[in-house]
This record gives sequence, structure tokens and C-alpha cells, in this order.
Amino acid sequence: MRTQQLFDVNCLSCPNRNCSLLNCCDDNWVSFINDNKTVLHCKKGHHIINEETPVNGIYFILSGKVKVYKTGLGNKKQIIRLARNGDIVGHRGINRKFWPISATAIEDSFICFISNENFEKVVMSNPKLGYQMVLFFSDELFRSEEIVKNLSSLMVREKVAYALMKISESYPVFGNKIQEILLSRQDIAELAGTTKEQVSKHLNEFVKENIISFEGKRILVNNFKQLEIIANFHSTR
Amino acid sequence: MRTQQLFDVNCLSCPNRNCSLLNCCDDNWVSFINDNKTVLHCKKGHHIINEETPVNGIYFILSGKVKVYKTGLGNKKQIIRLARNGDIVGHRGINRKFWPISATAIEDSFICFISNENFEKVVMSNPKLGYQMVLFFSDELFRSEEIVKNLSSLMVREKVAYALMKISESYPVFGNKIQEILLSRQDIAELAGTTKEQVSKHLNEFVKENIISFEGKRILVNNFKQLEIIANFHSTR
DNA sequence: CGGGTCCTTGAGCCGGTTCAATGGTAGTGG
DNA sequence: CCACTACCATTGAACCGGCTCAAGGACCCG
Repeated sequence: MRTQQLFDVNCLSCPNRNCSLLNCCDDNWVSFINDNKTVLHCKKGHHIINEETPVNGIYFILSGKVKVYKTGLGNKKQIIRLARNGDIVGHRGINRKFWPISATAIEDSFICFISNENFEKVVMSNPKLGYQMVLFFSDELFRSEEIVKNLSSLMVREKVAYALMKISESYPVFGNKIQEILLSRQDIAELAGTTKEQVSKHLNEFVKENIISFEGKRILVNNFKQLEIIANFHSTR
Repeated sequence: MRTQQLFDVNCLSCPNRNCSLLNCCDDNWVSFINDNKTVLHCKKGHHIINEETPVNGIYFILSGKVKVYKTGLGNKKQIIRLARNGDIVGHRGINRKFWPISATAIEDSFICFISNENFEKVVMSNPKLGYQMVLFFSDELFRSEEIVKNLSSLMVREKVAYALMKISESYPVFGNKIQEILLSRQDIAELAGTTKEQVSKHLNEFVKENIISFEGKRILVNNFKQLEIIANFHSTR
């Protein structure tokens, strides 16, 4: 059975071998990670991290997708990241006693877990990894502050466009400029920072404008460029 | 003249010797920093960093205060950080070609500057500093995501209370639970994520409720605890 | 004294949220 | 195979919080 095989995956032959962690460690340390990791099978909807609970370690997505979010006043949720295979989840726990975020699987996923102590050992022994972590955090900070900027300056229509862009980043591209999106209206709303009703209305607007189209429960992006324009997006690095 | 003396400040006897950078380097490297730094005198309102311009290096605040902000659609500004003496400014440029943020002095300030190349040398040669940078970034990410949460879930009254809390963190405490705040309504609005008119209205509300009081252009916080409650703040670490 | 900047306050408008009704779809169990 | 249920998406109506605009006032500085 395929899922059983995944449980036994060896880090040395990990499909995400070029991920942030493994990429910066020599084989000895990859073996160490392999011996000290746990692989979790998370079904869609499974809570991997719960806000305010004690930080125990760090997670890496072997396969699947995970939403990372914060719960605000009135139980309002704001998704701050969509993570996929190869991504780190839980680096926000570094230097904290309690989780500042929650994480939930939005697809059936396999997640690798490493305890705090073991991860610290790996980082301390692989200077290149430490530097890589700085770069990674710098990038995460950038993304977070883009969200801040957008939440405070965009109209809902623009926020929804931005959310679609973010989502399609996490999904594979099929053909030319066609991405597929499979998330509930509620999820999109929590990512965009609005309500599910607004998402529904604006998505249907976008369909009328031929920017996206529906295919069953899927959303196909027909005109990615136009989404970027609406979302006021311009890539600078 | 006092300001002249500050221009000649030696890193080895820096009043912020316990700041993130110097704290993690041995004396040889502090000397290196001393020889390769530039000290800038920035008057109130001086732009230290401008969004979208090329990243040249990293800044440290010797004395004074700086606001760090992003400019969104319609020229709407969102302050994401108030930095003071000892703080790093410009770490957001790491791993980027162009500045994702702007920084402006909100008081007369002295700022130390180190070029990209020299800073990289220092980081690469002081592993402890690298680790410290990871912790620092982790903390910055946490703060940024708190802003995200608040922007998306708080009402304006609550946002203004949160802004006051943030501001008073950057200002010295006088006596028991009394902080003083000296920023324009516009600045407070850009920090809270609202308009100057709303800030004015809610500040006057807070005065009526005896949570703060005005003293000339200053704001005194009489009841910090109450501000925390309004802002839905609870410290967890 | 005059001009500029900032703060305050009220009126009106508007975008977005909330609420509710409806219909579609998938999953479940008889 | 069909009913039953639960969940999700859609749509419109109404409400409301916050923004915009404008007028007036306080204060500072040249």
C-alpha cells in the first residue's frame, strides 16, 4: 500500500531532498535526522499545530498541503501561509514557549516532525543551515509584511485577487497560465481577510470578466496577469 | 559640542554595546565594525530608507527613534515597527535587491551604517551572531503576524489601543505605569491601520474614560492594563 | 500679524458585514 | 435506488462602522 511506503521514507532518498533543511546538511546529519524524525499521516482537516499550546518541535511537509493561520478576536481566522511539500512549518515556534499560530492539513498530508532539541543540534552543527534559516526567515518576514500592506490598503476585490494569486502559487501549473484552485470560499475569505459572501460575489465577478472560470469545485485561472494587476502586484527582489 | 562627540563614537565603548550586533562579536570584530561603520545624523523627518531603492547595507540606531513602514495602494502607509536606540533597521534588506520598506526618523537620531559586504563578513565569522539573527528574525516575524491578526480582527477602537501600547513600548516609562507618547495623529493612524480622524475621536474617548490624558502635545497613559484589555492583548511566550 | 500645520468635530456616504432564504451536492443509511 | 441530512455556494436586503469631506479652532514659527 502506497501510504505505508511513505511512512518508511528515508531522508537520504527523500523526494524533497533539496528542501531547506536537508539541502544544507551533510549525509551524516541527514542520517541523524532520519533516525530522529517521526512521520505523521494527517487527513484533510487534521489539526497539526494549535495556537497557545507548548512548542515541541518543528515540522516539514513530505507531501500534501497545510494552511497556517492565526485566530483573532471573535474567533476570526486569518490564514498567513499556504505550505506545501518541501516547506517548513513551525519555524514560528523557534524562541517561543507557545505556538503563535495554528496549522491544519487542507489535503491528506505526510508530515515529518523533529523535536526541538534535535533540530537545535542540527542547526548548531551545520553553519550553512543557520545562514539559510536567516534567509528563509527574512523571506517569511517579507511575505508577512506584504500581507500587512495588503490588508491595510486593498479593497475586497483586490484582496480576493491577491488571495487567488497566493493560492495558485501552492498549486501546480497545468498548461499555459492555467492554475487550479480547490479551497472552500471560507478558506479563501480567511486568506484574503474578508467574508465568504464577499469571496463568492467577487469570484463570480471574475468569472464574468473571464479572468477565472469554474470547473466543478475547481477554479481555473485564465488570466494570471490580470489578477496581478487587480491585486496591485509587482514583483521586486 | 555634543553631536560632534557622537559622530566619533567608538563601537568598543558604544552605549548600545549590548545590542544584537556587538553583543555577539569578540573585540576584534567590534574593532572591525568600528573601522567600517559610518555614523549618520538624521534630523526628524529625514528619510533613511526608501522603498524600491537598492539595498546597500544595514543600519543600527545609536540614538533616537525611527518608524519603519510600507506604502500600499493609494499611497496609504502602514507603520510596521517603531525602532529605538540599540535596534537594527534594515535587516529586511537581507537577501533582497530592493528595499521592501521605508524608514524615517521621528526624532533627531544618530544611525550607524554598515555595508552589505562587511556585515556579511561579520555574520559569517561570528556563528553566535548568526544564531542570534535567527532568533531576532523569529521575533520580528511574530510581531508582524500579530499586526496581521490585529488588522484583520480588531475594531478601530481596539486598534488605536493596540497602537498606543506599541508606541509606549518605544518610550521610556516615567513613574508608575505612566508612559508618554509624542507622535502625530497621522502617525498613530498609520500604525493602527486607520485614519487620523478616527484616532482623534478614539483618543478623546479614552481621555473621557480616564485611560489616557493629554499634557500639551503629549499623551500620558494612566491605565496601561485597561489598554491591554481593550486591545485584546495577552502576553504569551 | 499672517500663514502653515495639526487637531477636533460633525455630516453624509459607501463598502463590507451580517443575516436570511434558496438551491445545489455529496455522503449516509434504509 | 431513493430519501434524508449536512454542508457549501449563491444572492439579495438591510444595517452599520469607518472613511471622506469640510469647517472651525489651536498652536507654532517666521
